[in-house]
Amino acid sequence: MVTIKDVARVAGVSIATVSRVLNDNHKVGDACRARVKKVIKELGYQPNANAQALVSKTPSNIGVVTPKLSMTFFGTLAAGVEKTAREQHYKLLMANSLYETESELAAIASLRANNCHALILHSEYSDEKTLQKLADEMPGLVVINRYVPAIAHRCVWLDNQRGAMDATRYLLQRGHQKFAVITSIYQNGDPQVRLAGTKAALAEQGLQLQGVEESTANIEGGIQATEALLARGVPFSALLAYNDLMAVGAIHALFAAGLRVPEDVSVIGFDDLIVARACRPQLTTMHYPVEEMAAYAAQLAIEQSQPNAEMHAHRTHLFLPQLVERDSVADAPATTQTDKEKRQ
Amino acid sequence: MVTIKDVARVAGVSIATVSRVLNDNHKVGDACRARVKKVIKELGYQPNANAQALVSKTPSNIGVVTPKLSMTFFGTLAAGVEKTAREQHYKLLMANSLYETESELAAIASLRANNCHALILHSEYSDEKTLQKLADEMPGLVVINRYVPAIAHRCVWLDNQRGAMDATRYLLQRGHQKFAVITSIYQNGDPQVRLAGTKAALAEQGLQLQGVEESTANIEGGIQATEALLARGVPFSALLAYNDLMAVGAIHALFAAGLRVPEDVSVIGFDDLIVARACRPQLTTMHYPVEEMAAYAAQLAIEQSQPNAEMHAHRTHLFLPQLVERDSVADAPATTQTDKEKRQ
DNA sequence: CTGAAAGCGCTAACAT
DNA sequence: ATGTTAGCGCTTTCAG
Repeated sequence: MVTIKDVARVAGVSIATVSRVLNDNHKVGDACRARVKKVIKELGYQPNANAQALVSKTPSNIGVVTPKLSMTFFGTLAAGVEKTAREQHYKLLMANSLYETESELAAIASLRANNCHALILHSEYSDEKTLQKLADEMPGLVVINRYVPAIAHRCVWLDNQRGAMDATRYLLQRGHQKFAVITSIYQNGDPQVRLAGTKAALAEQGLQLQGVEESTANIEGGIQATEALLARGVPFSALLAYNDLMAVGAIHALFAAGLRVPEDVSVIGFDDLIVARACRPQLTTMHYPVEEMAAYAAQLAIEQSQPNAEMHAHRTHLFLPQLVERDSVADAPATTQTDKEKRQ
Repeated sequence: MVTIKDVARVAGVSIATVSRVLNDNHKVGDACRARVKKVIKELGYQPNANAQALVSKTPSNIGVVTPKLSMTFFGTLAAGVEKTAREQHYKLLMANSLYETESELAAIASLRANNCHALILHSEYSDEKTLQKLADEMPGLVVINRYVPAIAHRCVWLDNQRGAMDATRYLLQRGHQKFAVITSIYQNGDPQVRLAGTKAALAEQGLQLQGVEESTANIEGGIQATEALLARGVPFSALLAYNDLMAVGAIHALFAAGLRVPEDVSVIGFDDLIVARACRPQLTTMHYPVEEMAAYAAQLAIEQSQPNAEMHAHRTHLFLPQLVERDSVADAPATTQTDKEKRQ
């Protein structure tokens, strides 16, 4: 390994000078600087980041802790953080938490030990108290995709309630009257909020949900939940899914049952992952700007991790989902009731 | 920040003793160890990884460089590396190369400076010479998803030729005679190899491809390429796509043109990403064991990065894709020709 | 403008 | 079994 000493020796200067051309960039003679730069290049010298971090106390590492990197949503989240990391010349460290509080904490500890003063955390299961404690210890911690009131100014999150309301209102506008929801079996956090949003939007029109089914938040879960809805004979022309994966499952189940999407039932998703464009019909869904949010969160984390960072305790960072119209929603079909009325 | 000195002071021992209980775990008295551990816990002491890495020269960092983390394939790749990183108590550093040779190199340099002696690289555009040079400098570098003969023992790759042949033979077995291919416009690396595999399998039966269209390797590209095939009037009952994304696009385009999948044309993909299960019909495809391969590559990189690592220059690391039968392939429909023959 | 020297937090001989 | 000490590679005063 070629060190600063080697460069200094070859260039015939002291290590301090080398260090100066590496950093300061002023207070070094031109001739000297040129020579040093040349040697650096010749030797292929790379400053040792550990040594730098050790002494200069201002390490430029940013960490991400997400449940599972192989899921598109989290990969995209990581990509967003990576974007600002690259722009700011930060190094990106990663760890999966595997959906467990314990490994989540372990991952955070590990990243902290590695000088990640800035850290983006996607936590689903740690309780608010733990999070708050963590945040107190670590000014550069920001929580993404979750709102924790006690540390509101360090939360970058999405207005799920609003998103669900928008989706529901859109369906309402298209003439739908009979709604069903398939949601995550894990009813805390956004599944709950989204469900509430749908109910609220329905209530505005004096309507109620015809049925709700819970299952795992993936394609299989979407299939199961939809089959359950059908088996129970719940009448619905509009189906709101907790996320795109479940929506895709719903479409599969619906077609399997001889129902057409969107002619017989309209389906709407949430997230706008690639699967939304893969299924047929392509899914109308609420776009979740994850990558953008993650990039923003990284920015915030970096700022907050600076020793002189300002505290804006009185504000939070809320993003809005947006409807993406594709092909899984149509106007409500004439309902059974309407048919009867017509016949009369 | 609480350092080893603080712990030593509070525990009333020397820093060496603290260091010992942290590492060795032998040659420390029980009472003493217990006390130190207690203090460590009380103070919430975390060893500074930079200082450790600086002195002990055996840093446990592993890096990943991929083009774009937000794509499922790369996210899954990263997840595989993360898995062995976690098992081996390595830290995972990441960088996107954004499909550019320059930023790819920059990313690698950055990770190296950060003590990543083990490094997994997914490189599509860097030439073999560059890669070889890099590999020479860095024993812990392993290339994934690409075969570079000069550094064969550091390549973890997939038998794309075989995969394409298997897919083609499967279609042949199902009675198909007229084949078309949609592939990536970027014809080097696996697209080329897969195309060659298909041609080879066809040649075994004295058959030839009816047509090939190139486009971008995503859903839109799949649509475009398929439309082009249709527009040119290429006759085919079996369509092989470079990857799942293109296959999904093909399915969309086919249905849009009034053709049914798999009744009128069978479609087969490659990769087995989540989109394969999202589309309707679900895609029959060649499973690419990325996560497994990435975990293996990480293992290999760690081994090779050890100073005393054995060199197995005479061997490489080849994985096999496997056919996953779902619903996008059916037996060949009676061909026009057969119809005529029947009529005669 | 440049060099000497003091650490950053930790590990690993070398002492005791 | 435990303490002392010399660095790891680098940045940063402090002198000159």
